[in-house]
Amino acid sequence: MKSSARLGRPVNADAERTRRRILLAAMTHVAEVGYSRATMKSIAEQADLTSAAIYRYFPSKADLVLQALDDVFADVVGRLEAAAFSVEGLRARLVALLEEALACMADHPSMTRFEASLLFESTHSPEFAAAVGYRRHTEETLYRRLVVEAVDTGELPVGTSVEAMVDLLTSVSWGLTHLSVTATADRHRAAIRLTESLLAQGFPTGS
Amino acid sequence: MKSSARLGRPVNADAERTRRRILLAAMTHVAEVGYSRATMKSIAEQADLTSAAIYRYFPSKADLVLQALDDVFADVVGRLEAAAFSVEGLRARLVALLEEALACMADHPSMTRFEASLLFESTHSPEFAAAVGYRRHTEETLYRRLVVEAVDTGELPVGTSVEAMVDLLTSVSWGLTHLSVTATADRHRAAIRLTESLLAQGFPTGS
Amino acid sequence: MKSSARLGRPVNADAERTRRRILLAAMTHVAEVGYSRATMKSIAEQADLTSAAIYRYFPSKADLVLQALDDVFADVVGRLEAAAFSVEGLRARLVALLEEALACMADHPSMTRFEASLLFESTHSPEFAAAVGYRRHTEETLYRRLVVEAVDTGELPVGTSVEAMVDLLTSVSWGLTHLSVTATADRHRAAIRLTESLLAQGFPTGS
Amino acid sequence: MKSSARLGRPVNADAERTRRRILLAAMTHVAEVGYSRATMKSIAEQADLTSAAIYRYFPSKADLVLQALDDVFADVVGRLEAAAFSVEGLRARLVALLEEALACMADHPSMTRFEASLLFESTHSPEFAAAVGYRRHTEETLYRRLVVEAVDTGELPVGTSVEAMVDLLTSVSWGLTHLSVTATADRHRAAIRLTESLLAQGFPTGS
DNA sequence: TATGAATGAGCCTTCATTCAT
DNA sequence: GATGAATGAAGGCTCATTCAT
Repeated sequence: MKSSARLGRPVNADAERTRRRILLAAMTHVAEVGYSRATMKSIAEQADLTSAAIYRYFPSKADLVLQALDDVFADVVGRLEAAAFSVEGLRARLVALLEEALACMADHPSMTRFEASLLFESTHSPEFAAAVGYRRHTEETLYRRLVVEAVDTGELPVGTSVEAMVDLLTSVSWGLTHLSVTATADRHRAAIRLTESLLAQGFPTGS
Repeated sequence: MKSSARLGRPVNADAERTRRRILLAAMTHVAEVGYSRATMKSIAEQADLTSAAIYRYFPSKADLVLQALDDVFADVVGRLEAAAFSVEGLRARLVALLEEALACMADHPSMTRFEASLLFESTHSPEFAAAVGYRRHTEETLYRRLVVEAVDTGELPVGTSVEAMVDLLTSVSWGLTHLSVTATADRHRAAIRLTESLLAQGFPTGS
Repeated sequence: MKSSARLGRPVNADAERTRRRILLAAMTHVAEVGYSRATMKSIAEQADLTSAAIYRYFPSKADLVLQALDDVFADVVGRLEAAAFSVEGLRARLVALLEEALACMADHPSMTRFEASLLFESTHSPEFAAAVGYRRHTEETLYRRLVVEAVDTGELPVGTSVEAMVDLLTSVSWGLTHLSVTATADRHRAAIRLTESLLAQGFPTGS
Repeated sequence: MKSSARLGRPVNADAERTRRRILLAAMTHVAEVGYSRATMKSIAEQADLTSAAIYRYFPSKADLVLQALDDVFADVVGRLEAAAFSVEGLRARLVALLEEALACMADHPSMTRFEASLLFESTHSPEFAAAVGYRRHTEETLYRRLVVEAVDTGELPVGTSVEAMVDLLTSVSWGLTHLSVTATADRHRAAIRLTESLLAQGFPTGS
């Protein structure tokens, strides 16, 4: 009854497109107002849909948002990793990583806020703990690789506490993320550059 | 028969005690579940009261939480400032400041999470913007004083961007705060120590 | 232990004074915002008391307000009756009655609104039915006496439906009462005068 | 297969039916217990719904009730106007108007009580002032037209105070309305008839 | 596939009322 | 006689979620 043609899977490319529209809307809206204040209705409106329709694609609000996080995360972590390992030397790698983070933010403006929202929320509600735990784990893994390799190559002194170093990097990453939420893009960039130079040369001295 | 005394102790110490119990409950509960998920009912229960009773002390949820923030903040900022200026030299001051922050957290375990909750929330809802803006401003002012004095004493090179430096410190502070929320106290402490040495001596090198 | 003197009943004339203050406050406040919107707290404040104190004098909000109504009513109905019977002839009596009503309003500005509030409320809630029923009954009795006497003296045709005539007078009274609530005092006065002339001479004609 | 039709009937007659059911329930319930005592829950139950469902149709309790008033009012004022101008002569018109009012009440039994509730409430709460003000204005406009025309045709003496006359009619209308709320339908009818004759021939005399 | 209608749970807030002091 | 503290019962409103169409 349908016109012939359409070889392969004519599967609803439409459906997939809608799915992504919802995902994007969720990300944007949560980034704007935070998870708790975000409503399915608003997300749906931003995706040109009814809230009921969303349930065709995602079983619940939490799930929708979690999948959005996964999507974003998969994209970002890949880029960060690639950037970090495109150069040699711990400091250079950290700088590259930070620069790439900056680039990511430019590409998806609401991404950082969105991530921050969810990670923050995860502290409070168990439903997010798992997914966010994984995300954190992945990020830490990346840092760990950097640190371990640096110890191996002698760039960091033997006996360095990998654990603590990873936490430091995580902390720095978080601090900058938060800054991106509260400060202008310019100030954020400036702070990143300063962090880079701090990592590269230590705290500046006047003498 | 009444001599002139009467100064000092407020008439009704009970009311004040209840007020503080509510404030504490609010802080604890918001720290646990975040502002949006926190309910007056839970706060009241944690303070051994009915939710209606809270309204004898605070006109609204937002107000209650804001006053809790003010209380905590007044306490903390004073301690941080005192600690920072109890020693000389930018690096030493930063170290002292971080150590005192650690001590504060030990004193009020849920404080950090609570503050983080509100500061985060303030990004999304205007009701908190003012109060949190003031808080941020005060923190930045403290950092600015440290930086400016360091430039004056020649500890930091002339031409240092005060703005960027303040942002860096804010960012570091935030990163560590967040870490305290997600990591164990021990790891948090270790990361702080590492940050201190990073500030003091720059990134470690193996050579 | 108390200073001697105070012969007779030193009984709390104070108490009675407080009671009346509360009654007055209730009347005023209910007149302003209506029964449902009136709160014990506001009434108490207007009487320079705590809401809890009111319960020493009145067992409940409904009771308080009802007693206030009784007070007002006893005063007013006496005056109206006296005024009506101070002259002869139905029309003259009605005129006198309306004029006295006008005088009452001048004396207790919020009285009319208060009465209207309660009478209105009585339509909706059974707790007031009894008291208001009594009030209506008394008013109707007054009208009935006027009408019956007028029939007796031949001023009204034999066969006049007393019932209907009483209802008419009640209706006129109500209409004017309501007008006093919605219009200015001047317009109210003008409408009363017109009603008086309508009763006295019938509807005006141009020919 | 679809011909050009499609004009007329709205797409979803169900929704409109529900809307009207809610409106009717609101009118009935408010008429019964007054605006303040009326609850969304009771209205919903009377309309076979959950209270939450009402909010799909009306944004708030005040709005719901106001729309109900508008509906009723639009219907009634049209009928009264048509009735009044279907005959000639002021007295005849007033009689026709009152008769039509009687008919309206028969059609919508709770209408009068409902209107009275709201008009009364409007005295105390500003939210209704606008809508009720408009209603009052419309009613007065109708009366004014009657009076002015009567002056023009010489039916009322030149120099008649239109303002006062309008107030008188408003007052009469209100008195009768209130009577309809407190008395039986029969007594109400009788009082109306008496009012009509009062207007037509002046107060009865025995001589 | 998407919608409109409806629900139920829950939240913040208000208020008459009680009671120990 | 009066207060301050506390309560319990509601009430208006929101929102994630379901379901028939």
